[in-house]
Amino acid sequence: MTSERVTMVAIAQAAGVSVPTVSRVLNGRDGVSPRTRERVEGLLRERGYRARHAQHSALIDVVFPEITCAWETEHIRGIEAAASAAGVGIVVNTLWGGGDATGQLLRRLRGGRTDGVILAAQSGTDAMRTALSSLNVPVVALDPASPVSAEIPTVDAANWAGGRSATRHLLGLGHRRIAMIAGAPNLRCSRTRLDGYRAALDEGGVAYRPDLVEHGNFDFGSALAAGLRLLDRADRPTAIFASCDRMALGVYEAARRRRIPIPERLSVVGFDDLPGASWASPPLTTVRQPLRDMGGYAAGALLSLVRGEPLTTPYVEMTTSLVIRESTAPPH
Amino acid sequence: MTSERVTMVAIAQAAGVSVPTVSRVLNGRDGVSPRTRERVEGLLRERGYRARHAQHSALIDVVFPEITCAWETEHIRGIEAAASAAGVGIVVNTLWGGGDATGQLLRRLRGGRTDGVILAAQSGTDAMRTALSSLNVPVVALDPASPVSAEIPTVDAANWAGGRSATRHLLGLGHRRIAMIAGAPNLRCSRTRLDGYRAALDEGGVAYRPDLVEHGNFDFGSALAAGLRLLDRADRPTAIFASCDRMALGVYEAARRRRIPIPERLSVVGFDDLPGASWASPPLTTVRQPLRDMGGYAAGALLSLVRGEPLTTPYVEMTTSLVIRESTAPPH
DNA sequence: CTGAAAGCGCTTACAG
DNA sequence: CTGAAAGCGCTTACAG
Repeated sequence: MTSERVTMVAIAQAAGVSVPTVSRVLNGRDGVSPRTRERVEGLLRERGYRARHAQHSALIDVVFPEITCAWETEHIRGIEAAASAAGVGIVVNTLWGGGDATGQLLRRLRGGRTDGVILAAQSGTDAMRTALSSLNVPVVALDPASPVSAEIPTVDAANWAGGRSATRHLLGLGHRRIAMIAGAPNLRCSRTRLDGYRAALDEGGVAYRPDLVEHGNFDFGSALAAGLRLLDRADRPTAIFASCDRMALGVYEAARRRRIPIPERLSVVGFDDLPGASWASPPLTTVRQPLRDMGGYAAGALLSLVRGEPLTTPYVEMTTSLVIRESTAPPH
Repeated sequence: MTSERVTMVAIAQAAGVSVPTVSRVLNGRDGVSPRTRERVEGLLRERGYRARHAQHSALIDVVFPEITCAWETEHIRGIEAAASAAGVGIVVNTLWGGGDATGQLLRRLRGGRTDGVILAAQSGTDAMRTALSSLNVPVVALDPASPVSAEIPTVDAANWAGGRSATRHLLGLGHRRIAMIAGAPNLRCSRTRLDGYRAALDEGGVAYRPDLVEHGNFDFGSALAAGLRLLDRADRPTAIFASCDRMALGVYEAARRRRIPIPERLSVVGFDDLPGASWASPPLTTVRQPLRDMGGYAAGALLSLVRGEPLTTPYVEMTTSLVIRESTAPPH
């Protein structure tokens, strides 16, 4: 490793050809005889040639606040598939990981090493967003925590419709005392799902009762605590709609602790349809967000922005759908 | 977007300075007056300057066969944290995603756009591995499916010890009819965990019974089926050790279907300690693999290889540890 | 703190 | 199919 960097001239000399010929081989252009090409390729390998300058990166950056569960994973899968099909790689960044992710990303952008950025969840700090816009870098927001400036194309899920369909399903089964464990109230998706729940209740002629609404943090522990509070009430709800699958699992555990069988004595509905939803016992009825498709769509939109194509739809809301499994049943 | 690429000369002209000055600003070097720096930075932003050549990539590639569950996610988190702390970004690749990931990766490597590669799980096809070695690219294997050539530094988990400690735990609780649902037999980790199970049985003076060993695919469905077969036996086991957490959840579902309560009538132990293990009902007793640390270690090793430092330990096995939760109890 | 000059690694016409 | 030459975008001494 103390050796000098291998350059094209070194390869050319060793192969007894000119530098342009080596360049042609490297870039897979024709106009090189098979024999020459082979010899040069051999040398390239042997000496471990690595280009000094990258010319066009064919890379996009994805930034998450942090990676906590399958939610991010599903997005990554969708983005990776779409990007990879287009021949571009993805760089994944985490804002709260300790390193100076923002600085690195900006440096990469400045250095022309990446072509665009997908900002997932609440991931764009204001500082970062202004930096991005001043750099003229194509940006797409994926499932933003709060409304994003109109200039940034946004991909979202139909949260309102999802919250409504979950609640309608429970209503249709005959439930009347339906509790909800909502997500953090500062996130847009939490509020929207809660609105969907209220709308369904209204339509069903069931009065909205604020005391049946708990707030969690989209995590297991907060939902376990909220579930316990709900199940310990005298007028215990017969169904609980949790604002994400992980919180639904918290409700499962609360029910197990209170020896309340699901779905016989308690119906539970989640939101997301992460892979774990179907691995729960009983398999979880939940509102499916097409996370992977959302990621794929965001990547596609970003890539066309990178190509300089005008964006037709600046805001896309992708359909959610109820997946009925075994955690819901008519009230006992 | 039809505009010409913005070059440094354009910026220099607009700012009324020389090209070297712009270069200094771009690279954050000193020897530029604050006023000049500011003016140049403003222009850089305004015109959306993006470098034509990247010089040093500060990027590493991680390749997985595919991304299926939290297993990959945990590795990614560990790798991302370590890489990010060192100021380098990570590119995540998926081999079975449809796109030509191998080709892209190789192109990126050739183009000098990435500095090294982490091959996770069974992800290195032979073709890829030879290509990598002929390119002289630093490579580290993470949790390889099969023994890797001695030249590639490898990070692994103590699978044997893990399988043994899971089984010893059950033995210690008084179980004698302990079944195992092993992973796919062609994977090294599957065989090693099974060996650990056998070793513990031997030490405990309990005869190994091949009929109590089922083989799954590390997925939910195969474990559900295997669990059902096991639970439908006349001499039903009192405990089942599943070779990964996802398969343990399959056993949970099998037990639910047969109305066998966990842990009262059946103890279950998993392997991995993915986040979902503690979100199961009851929370799952499992063998913890330090997935994140393994990823971090692999990234660190790769980075020092990239720096040209000699590698001290070519093979590292990281400790596994039993995490006792609520899915295990003495047999009834 | 700044720029003219030389240089680097590579690519692009062009000529043969 | 190949190379001499010009050129590109950038960086690196060096001089002031």
